[in-house]
Amino acid sequence: MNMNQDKSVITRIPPSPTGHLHIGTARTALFNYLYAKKYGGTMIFRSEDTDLERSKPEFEKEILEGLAWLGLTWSNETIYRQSERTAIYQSYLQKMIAAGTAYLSPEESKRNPGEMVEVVRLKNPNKTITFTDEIRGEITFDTTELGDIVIARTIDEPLYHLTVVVDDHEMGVTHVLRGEDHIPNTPRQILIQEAIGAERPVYAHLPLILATDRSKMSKRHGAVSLHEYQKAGFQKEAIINYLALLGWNPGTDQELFTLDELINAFDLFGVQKGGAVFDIKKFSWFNAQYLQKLSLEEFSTYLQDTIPQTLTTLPQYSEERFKKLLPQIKERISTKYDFTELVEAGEYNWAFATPEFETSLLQWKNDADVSVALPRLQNVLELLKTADFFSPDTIKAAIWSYAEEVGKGEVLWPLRTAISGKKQSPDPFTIAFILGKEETYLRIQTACGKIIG
RNA sequence: GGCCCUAUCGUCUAGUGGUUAGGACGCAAGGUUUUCAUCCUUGAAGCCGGAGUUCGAUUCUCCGUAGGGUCACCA
Repeated sequence: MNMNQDKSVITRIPPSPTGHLHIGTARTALFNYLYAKKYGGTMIFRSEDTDLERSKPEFEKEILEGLAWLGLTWSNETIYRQSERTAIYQSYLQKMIAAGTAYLSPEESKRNPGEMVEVVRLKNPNKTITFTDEIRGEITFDTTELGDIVIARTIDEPLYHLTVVVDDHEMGVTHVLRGEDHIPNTPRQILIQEAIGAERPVYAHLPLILATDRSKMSKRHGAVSLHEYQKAGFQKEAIINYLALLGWNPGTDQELFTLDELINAFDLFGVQKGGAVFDIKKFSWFNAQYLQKLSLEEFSTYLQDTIPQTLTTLPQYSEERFKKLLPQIKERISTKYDFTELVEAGEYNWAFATPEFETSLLQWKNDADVSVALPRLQNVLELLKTADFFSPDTIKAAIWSYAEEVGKGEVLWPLRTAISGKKQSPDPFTIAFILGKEETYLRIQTACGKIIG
């Protein structure tokens, strides 16, 4: 007989392939993964597809791919499918019936009204069940009110509670970490465990991920599937980091974690009891942090499939200019969605089209009249003649001392507005660099012409 | 409604029988080479309520209250 302490940790992630990979399922998988990894164990992936009508192979594939994308799978793991294990459940059912812990009950089918079927019911011993939840402590239920629960629709159509208990037992699952919505299921499953003589695993019920109205996060609250966040441009590192901190804390002030750091820091006693509201703003902040770590090349790849037509169809659009613009975009966005929004708002039009603006925009706030901007712009033009447009800094070097002499706002404001046509934009050196010498020249000259009228 | 779970800033959270109740996101103000962004600094913002235990409760106990979960031949 194996004693408890000799067994290595086995956790499991048992999604039902009846929909997309829910963000909550992803977090449950993460916690199971972290716990198993931390204690040198394994996590089992088990597709709970006993409901043949609702289960779809596409969903199973999507869920598996999603978890793999996050890096939460073992490359050589076995994938269990409950639909392929009916013989096992059937033998347990038969043993239970023989032992009298379950019985066949002829009833009218609830699923197909009018049809008579023999459902299998658990013989409820009507007792009090107390189990220890690693996060919440002892929880007690009186199972009397449960009645003789149906554990199989027919002898070869097992139901959830039975399959879970049989599989956890057969697969040697030692730790069940799942959402707290499963707390009421636990006494039923313990009853079945006792009926088949299975050992009780360690239970830990995780706090739920809540929507802003504090109810369980679901489709009606908007995006709930991992795929949607992936599409919006959330990095897997950010997703893992944010999800880990939703309902768990390391006991330190550290907020940024890699997967390996999480494995190291994670433990059940840091897990929260109460549900945690999913805050897209903080999630976005995490994503921005990871976006900053990207190299320009990586960031370029990140944006590749997101560049809208509104940008590429602009008259001066070129990949070269877009590349130069990349650092500006990188420091401003936290998701791909932000980028699209910025572009749609015309935020970067100046880079790819001749700006249109009122002449008065060129007037610095301390100046009485726009006309004083003219000599300054002309001087800048002169200084730029010999300037090197190699980088924003080389452009800055050509103008800086003049700007300091005359007044920074007095020179830089008209320059910046002349070449951007915007009240707000990156600094003029960066803009000039992006536009290139020729275009910068053209725009300043155009601005001078505007002032002259 | 029955059963079960939970309760610190708006949100995620740290924390203790005696603390200026700490951090992060967000928000506000100021600063950082003109505006925007970034960055930095500062600020506003919290112990659900009532009893009890105690010299002293945010912390321990009980009772409320509030919120949530769950009550299938779904998982």
